[in-house]
Amino acid sequence: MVVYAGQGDARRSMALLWRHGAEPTEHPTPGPKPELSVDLVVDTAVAVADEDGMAALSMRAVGERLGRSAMSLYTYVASKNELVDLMYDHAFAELADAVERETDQPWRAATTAWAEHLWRFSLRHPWTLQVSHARPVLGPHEYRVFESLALVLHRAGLGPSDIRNAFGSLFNLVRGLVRTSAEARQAQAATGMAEDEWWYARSSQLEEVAPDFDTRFPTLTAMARDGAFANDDEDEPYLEQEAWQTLRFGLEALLDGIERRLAPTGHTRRD
Amino acid sequence: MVVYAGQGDARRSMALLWRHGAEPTEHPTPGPKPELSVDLVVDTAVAVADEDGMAALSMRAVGERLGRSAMSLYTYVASKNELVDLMYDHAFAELADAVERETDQPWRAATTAWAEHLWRFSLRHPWTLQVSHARPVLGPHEYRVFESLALVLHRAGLGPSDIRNAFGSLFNLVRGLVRTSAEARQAQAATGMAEDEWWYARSSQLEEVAPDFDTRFPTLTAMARDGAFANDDEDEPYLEQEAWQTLRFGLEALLDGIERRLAPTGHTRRD
DNA sequence: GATGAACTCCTTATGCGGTAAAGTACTGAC
DNA sequence: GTCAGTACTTTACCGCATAAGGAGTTCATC
Repeated sequence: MVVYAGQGDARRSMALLWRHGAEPTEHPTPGPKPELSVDLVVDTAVAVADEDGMAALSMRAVGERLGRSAMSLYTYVASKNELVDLMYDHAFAELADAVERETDQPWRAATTAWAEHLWRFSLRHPWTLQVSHARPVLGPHEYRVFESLALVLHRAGLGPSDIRNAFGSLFNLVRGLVRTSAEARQAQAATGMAEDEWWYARSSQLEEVAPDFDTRFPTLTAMARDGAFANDDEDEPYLEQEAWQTLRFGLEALLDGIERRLAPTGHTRRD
Repeated sequence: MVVYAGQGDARRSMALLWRHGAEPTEHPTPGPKPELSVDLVVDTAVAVADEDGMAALSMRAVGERLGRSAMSLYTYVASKNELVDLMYDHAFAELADAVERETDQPWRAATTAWAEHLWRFSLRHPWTLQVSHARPVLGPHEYRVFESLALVLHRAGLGPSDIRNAFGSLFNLVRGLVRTSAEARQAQAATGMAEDEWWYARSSQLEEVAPDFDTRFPTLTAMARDGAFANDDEDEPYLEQEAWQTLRFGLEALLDGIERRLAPTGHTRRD
C-alpha cells in the first residue's frame, strides 16, 4: 500500500497539520459534543499501524479501538489519506525532538546520530516507510527534521545545493536500508515463518534447481566462500545484520565523499 | 501495497523462476490443452503493472486482458504473490542484459552505468520498487544484476564484504531516490493533478498557516533564498529534477568513499 | 466407442477494504 | 416547542483475493 499525501482539501489538511485556528470554542455550537478528537483518532491510528502494520490500518480497525464505527471517524478526518498525513507528521515529532538534541556535536558525529535516529525511528514506526514522498506531507515536524540536518551541514561549510543533495542522499540511503530490516520483521510477523527457516527452505531449493550456480555466478560464489554472507551473530536475523552493516559502510563512505566537498582548497576531482 | 515474496510452495516457485523441468511435454496428459501459459500470464501482468501501476494489478485485470476470468489464472500461478515474484524476475532480465554489457569499462564508469541502468529500469517498471526485499525472490536475473556489479567491484580491488556493502548502498540509494521520481509520475497520473499545480496550492497554504516559517526554519529559508530549491528546467517536474541531481551527488560521493577502500595495489585488472 | 481420470476454466460465495447516502438522536438558540 | 446543526449509526456499493464446487474437454485404456 502506497499512500499519496495531500489529496484532500489543502486548506483543511494544512490547518490541521500546523494546528492553525485550533482555538477551543468561540461560540458553543448546537448538537452533541464530540466525544473524540482529531488527536485521539490520530494517536489511535498510529497505535494500530505500529502494532499491526500499515496493511492492518483500516478505518474499521481504528474505529473499533475507539468503540466507534468506521464512519464516525469521518467527523474528524476527511479521508483515510488525510489521516495518514496527520499520522506521519505526528510521528515525526518524535524524530524531530531526538535529532534536534544532537545538532551541537561536530558535523560527522551529528550526521551519524541523525542517521541512527532515523533508523531507529523507522523501526519503531515502519509504516512511515510506506508513505510516498511524491506529494510531501509538508508538516511542521518533517521540516524540523530537515532543518536539523541542514543546520549541521551548513555549519560544516557545505553549500545550499549540496546540503539539499546530501540530505536527500542520506535520507534515502537510510530509508532504503532500514526498509529491508523493517520488512524482514513484518514478513516474519505476517507469514509466521522465521527468516532462517524461510531461507533454509529456499536455498536448498536453489541448489536443486540451479546446479550450475557456481559457474554462472563465480564472483558471488567466491564471496560466499569468503564469508561475505555469513551470519556473525546467530541471535540476530541475518537480513537485519546485513542491512545495518551496509548502513555503517554506506554512511561512512558517503560522509567521506561529503567531506571532500567541504573545503574549497585542494585538488580538482578527476572523472 | 507491499508484496512479500516466497509465500507459496518454495519448490514450485523456484522451479518456475529457474525454468527447471520446463521440458515441453514428456507424455501428453489428458484434459484440455492449456490455452495460456505461465509466460503469457506473466507478460500480461507486467504490461498491466507497467501501464496502470501496481495498485491496478489484480487477477481480474490480468484475466480481462486475456479474455479469461480471474480464477482461470490460478491454473498457471499458485497465487498473486507467486505471480509477482515471477514478474519481478522476468523484468529483471532486461536490467541484467543491460548491465552485463557495461562490465568491461573502468570500475567507476561501469558502476555509474550500472546505477543509471537501474534508475531507468525502475522508471520503466516502477512497480518493481514495491516488491519487498524481506523475502528476496532469488530468481536468476536478480542474481545476474548482483553478479555484474560484484564482478566490477572485485576487479577494482574491493574485498568480499565491502562488495556486499557497496552493492547494498548503491542499490538502496538509487532505489530510494528513483522511487520519488516514479511516485511523482504515478501521483500525477493517479490524482490528475500536475505537480506544480499541487505544489502551488500547498505552498500558498503553507505561508498562510505558518507565517513564522522563516524564523522557525532559518537554514531552510536561507537555502531557498540561495536557490537550492529552484526549478532549473521548467519542462521537467521539480521533484524528478531534484531526485536526479541528488543521485548524481550521492553517487559521486559514495564512489569517492568506496575508492578510498580499494586495495592499495588496486589497479583495474583486465579479465 | 465407452469409461474414467486428469485437466482447464467457470460460477458462486466469503470476508475484507473505503466511503457514499441516508437515517437517528442529541443539543443549543429562538 | 420548533428548528438547525452535529455526532454517530446502519446500510449499501463496488473492488479485492481466493476457497469451493461444478462443467466441459481430452487422453489412455479397455
